[in-house]
Amino acid sequence: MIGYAHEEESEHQQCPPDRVVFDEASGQYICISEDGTAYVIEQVLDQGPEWRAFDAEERARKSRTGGPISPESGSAGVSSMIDWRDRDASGRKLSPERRAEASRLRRWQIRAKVPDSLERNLQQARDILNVLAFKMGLIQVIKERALQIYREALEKGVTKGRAVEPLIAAAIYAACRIERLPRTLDEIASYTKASKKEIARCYRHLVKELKLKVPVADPRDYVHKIAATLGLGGKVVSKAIEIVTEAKKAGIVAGKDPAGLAAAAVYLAAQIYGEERTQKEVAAAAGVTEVTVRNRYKELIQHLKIRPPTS
DNA sequence: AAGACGAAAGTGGTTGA
DNA sequence: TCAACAACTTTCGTCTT
Repeated sequence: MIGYAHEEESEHQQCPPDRVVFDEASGQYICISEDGTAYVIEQVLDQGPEWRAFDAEERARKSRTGGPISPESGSAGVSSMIDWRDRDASGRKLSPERRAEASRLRRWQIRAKVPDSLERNLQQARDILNVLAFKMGLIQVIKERALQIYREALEKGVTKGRAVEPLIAAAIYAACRIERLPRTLDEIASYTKASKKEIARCYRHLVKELKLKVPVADPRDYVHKIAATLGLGGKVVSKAIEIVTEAKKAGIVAGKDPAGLAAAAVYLAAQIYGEERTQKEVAAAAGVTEVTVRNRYKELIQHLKIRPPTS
């Protein structure tokens, strides 16, 4: 788990400004350190609608005294150098504050020119990945996989013309699937500004272009997660997995939402062991509706001849 | 009162001409 | 590109505990 920094002053010192990211959804300024660890350095309490303008993109634009940085715009969109003289446009001498800012901007400008566009894109992607991973509580393996996927995509030019955030979200989704850690698209989308549709498009694109071998989602992977969020024990889990396996043999799985089937299996297994949960609870844990749980449940007891104790 | 059930209409994505 | 289609969701009324 990642700690919250309370000594904002010292934390600000340790965190170079170009490693600070504003996360609009949570209203937090997050510092990403070299090793990818994220710290919340400031919580913006009052998030009025006016904060919309203060998203990461806007910040980046303002910070760099240039146009927005796009992968296509060869040289970072810095169109004018900052004058070395400490005077403003009308020739007046600048206040100390303004002078400090000007020199800061000069420094950034020099720094921004050094890495090539690929590296810069990758760095931006890393930032977004770190923020998302931080919010979602992703483990290191997933982060590495996702970044690996993204880097490959970037190097093969597959990312051309697509926004970084949905691509990263898609890479995370793919990484989760590959590592068999169940995360629905909906879930990932809820952490980003990108729509589910957009992420799905990017995901399909990535899989196709990079020829990623993504295993078919297995309902059994979802069982653990659902059971865990409902606080159900190992007995229920293994029973649910047994049920899912049976369902596969019976051939009632094809084309169905694996999360829905897993939910129904957990629901049934919990009933069998007298640790009953409502359909509503199970459905929420699985990210499907009660109706789907009901339908799968009905199919299960119909085809598998497993019955809950009618008590 | 809360949960379970099921019907009916709506939604977004896939498929095949 | 469009229409048909399957799976899932939303909504809502009814039954059960």
